[in-house]
Amino acid sequence: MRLDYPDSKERPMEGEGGEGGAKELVLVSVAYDGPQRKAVLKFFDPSAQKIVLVPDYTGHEPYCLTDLPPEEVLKIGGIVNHPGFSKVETVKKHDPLADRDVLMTVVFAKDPLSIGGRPSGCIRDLLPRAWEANIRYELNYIYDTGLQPGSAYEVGAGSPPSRKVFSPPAELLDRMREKLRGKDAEYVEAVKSWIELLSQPIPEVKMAALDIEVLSSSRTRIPDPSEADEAVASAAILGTDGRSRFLLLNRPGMEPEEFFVEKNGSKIEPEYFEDEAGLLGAIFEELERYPFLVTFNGDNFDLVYLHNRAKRLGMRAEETPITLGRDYADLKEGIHIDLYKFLFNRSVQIYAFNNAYKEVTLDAVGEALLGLGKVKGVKPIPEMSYREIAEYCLRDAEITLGLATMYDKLLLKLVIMLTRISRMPVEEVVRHSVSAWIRSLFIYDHRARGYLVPRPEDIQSLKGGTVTRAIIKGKKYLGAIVLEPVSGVHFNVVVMDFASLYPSVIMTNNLSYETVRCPHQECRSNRILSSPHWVCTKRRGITSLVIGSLRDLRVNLYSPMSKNPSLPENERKLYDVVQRALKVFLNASYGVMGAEAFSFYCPPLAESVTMLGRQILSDLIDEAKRLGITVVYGDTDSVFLKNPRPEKIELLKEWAVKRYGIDLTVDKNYRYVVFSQRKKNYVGVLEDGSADVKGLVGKKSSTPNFVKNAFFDLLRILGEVKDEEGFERAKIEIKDLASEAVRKLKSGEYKLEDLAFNVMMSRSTEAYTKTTPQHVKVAKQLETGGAELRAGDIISYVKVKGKEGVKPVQTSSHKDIDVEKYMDIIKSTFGQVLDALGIELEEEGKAKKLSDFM
DNA sequence: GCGGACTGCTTACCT
DNA sequence: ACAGGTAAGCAGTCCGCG
Repeated sequence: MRLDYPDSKERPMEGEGGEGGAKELVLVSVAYDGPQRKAVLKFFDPSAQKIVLVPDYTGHEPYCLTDLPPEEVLKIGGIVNHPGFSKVETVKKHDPLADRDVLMTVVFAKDPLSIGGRPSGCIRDLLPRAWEANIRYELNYIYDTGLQPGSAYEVGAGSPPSRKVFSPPAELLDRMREKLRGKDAEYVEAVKSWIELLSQPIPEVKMAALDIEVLSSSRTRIPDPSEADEAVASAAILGTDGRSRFLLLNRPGMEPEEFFVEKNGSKIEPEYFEDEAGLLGAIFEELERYPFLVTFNGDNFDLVYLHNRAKRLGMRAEETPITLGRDYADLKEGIHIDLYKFLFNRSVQIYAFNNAYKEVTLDAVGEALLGLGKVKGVKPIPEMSYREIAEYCLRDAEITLGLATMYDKLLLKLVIMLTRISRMPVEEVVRHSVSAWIRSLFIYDHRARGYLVPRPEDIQSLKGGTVTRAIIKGKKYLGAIVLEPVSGVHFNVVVMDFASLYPSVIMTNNLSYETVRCPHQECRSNRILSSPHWVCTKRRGITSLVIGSLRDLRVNLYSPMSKNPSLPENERKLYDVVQRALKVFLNASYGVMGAEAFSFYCPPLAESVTMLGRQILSDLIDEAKRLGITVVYGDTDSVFLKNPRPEKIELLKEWAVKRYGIDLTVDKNYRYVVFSQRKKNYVGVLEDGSADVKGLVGKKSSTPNFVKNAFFDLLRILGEVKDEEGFERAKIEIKDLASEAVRKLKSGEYKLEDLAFNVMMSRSTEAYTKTTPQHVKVAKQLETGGAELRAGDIISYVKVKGKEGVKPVQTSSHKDIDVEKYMDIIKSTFGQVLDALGIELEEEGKAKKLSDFM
């Protein structure tokens, strides 16, 4: 559906026309309509479960800025004669780097590609200096119009969309009112508008999951979607509305079978198509029923294949509902979410899903998050019966739909929340990672204040480099402090940590690219600790303000509210999604400042953050010692306190707020902690007997399963220990555990898969030029055998006797196994815990070599 | 020709 | 295309060794 409005000049005032069916819709995206040369707003209509397209009604044009006066711009022949050139205007902006107002020239164009994006002859390349010329047009449009993606709008036939203003729940406002007392007006306004935006309800969304199969004879090779030279065999489309379809190509020489597969709450029967064009047409028609479509790798496979296959069969591009980008595929009307891209995103993986999955394949993610993997042990599609294809294809769609709907549609809600915070369209959020989200949020804020967005090269040349030296070779500056742990067993250990230390440091020290080493002479004496860097005393830093308000919202509002038992469950769940989304931004906010690719990259800022972090942690340690508390370990923002008196903990909390204005909280209470001499390695047993394991080889994903299982048994034994005496019993049990593992190893009782190391190959085999690690050696063996391997694949191999030393698990047998090597693994894995417990495995004289146990 | 000391590469982890 | 710090194992190199 498409709604058109009269041009901006004659458009009715808000609230005037528009009666006669104004509806409450949610803005989900902004796209660019090439032929119309216009931005198009994509709204979602929850009551009709449809996408409504609204072309631009403001007359907005693409542009970039330059410091050349208009008359000078008009002297550049390449620009005035450029077919896409429109006009020039002047605009006043505030230059944050120089802290002064500047007059800029706006160069308008008829289409975004004329500004930039073509290989040559773009307006931005013809100007000696251009600003804001590398921002995608759709985003520019959002920033200039102040649209809020993810928000509700009143959309009617007569008047342009107007944002619906919500009143947030009273508890939220009450809670924040206290926290905001004494803050400046600018800050209060910022926080209030965030609450208004983030607390809006999320509409119910109808979605479909799509998976297709292709008649490709190779089991190891994925068909090339840009060629699309083999027929589409089937498509499974499962909807959240319970509608389920399985569409199948009937091939010559194969009789249609009658059967059904139970999935998605119904018995799904195959629908046979005699010709492939008919099949594709039916798939497209089905997709158009849904406002949202989820796929797993649809950006690079399913949708691209369907689109190109349709073209190959004689359909025109306009006849498919799909438009292709360079490495993505959009739906013309609906919203496509490629779960592979989103789940591959490191921030999503770590902070939103707590590292629950390691490998991003449909099988691995499905197993990890849903307990449902792909159908195993399959033949190539052409050799399968129709029923087998159905089982296989429908399972993939089932997993995809499951991922999109699990935990009460957490994934989609998270996408919408990230959309709201980043100010990006839903599709852009899914395709980009956290640095693009933060960039978008920052640029939105610059536009709203009339700030010129600085050029990255200007930030760098003005702010210069770093003054500290990193410990790790090749890094740019010094990072955090990690204390040497006091090895041994410590009972009653309290772990305290600072709430969001780095974002808090950024907030409380007014750190921002324009305030660190600001241009004012009089600020130069305001040094950051004993460094040569200084920070501005005259202006509020823009990133400090943005990150600070997000931090306050998470720490003071959404985290506590998500755990508030007096609230209804659905409200708590919404707040939990908000606090997770905020966490993603906060956790990356410091890191991006030190990332060269980030548009606001500022090394002195990143360095100042860790510098202040180090100072704060070492002051905390000093203060704890002054209070007579023994600190047994600490890392970056945490301290492990041995048996502290409760009143001392309170004193530390008070100290942190008074001295640094940063909240220090109790994170964990361990019944006991076991430290070896290694940093970032320990086992902590909580009051309930469950164990936290950090860093140890026994929990690494690459460690063979038989070692991991034995290690978990070890942890279970440790969990039983209540006091010092308990350890004596535990030590004996652990020794027995180790000898039993060795016995089973020697007698060949472990399955080969349990002996396998599982190591991720982070690039393709030929990209390893300096050394050939063991997993790459194995990968090359597999490739010789015909396998196609890609970066990101997990290689499973066993250690064998002989020159090569390693072999793929699939082609090995027990007699090849190098038992001695595996003994070493057991020894070192257990050794990490045992040496801290005073069980010496290799002490001379006492003759307690591990082999002596067996 | 081989082994030990060393450095560098690679992966997986912690905050 | 968020950061730096740490552990572990192996690959590769150098050097001594009559």
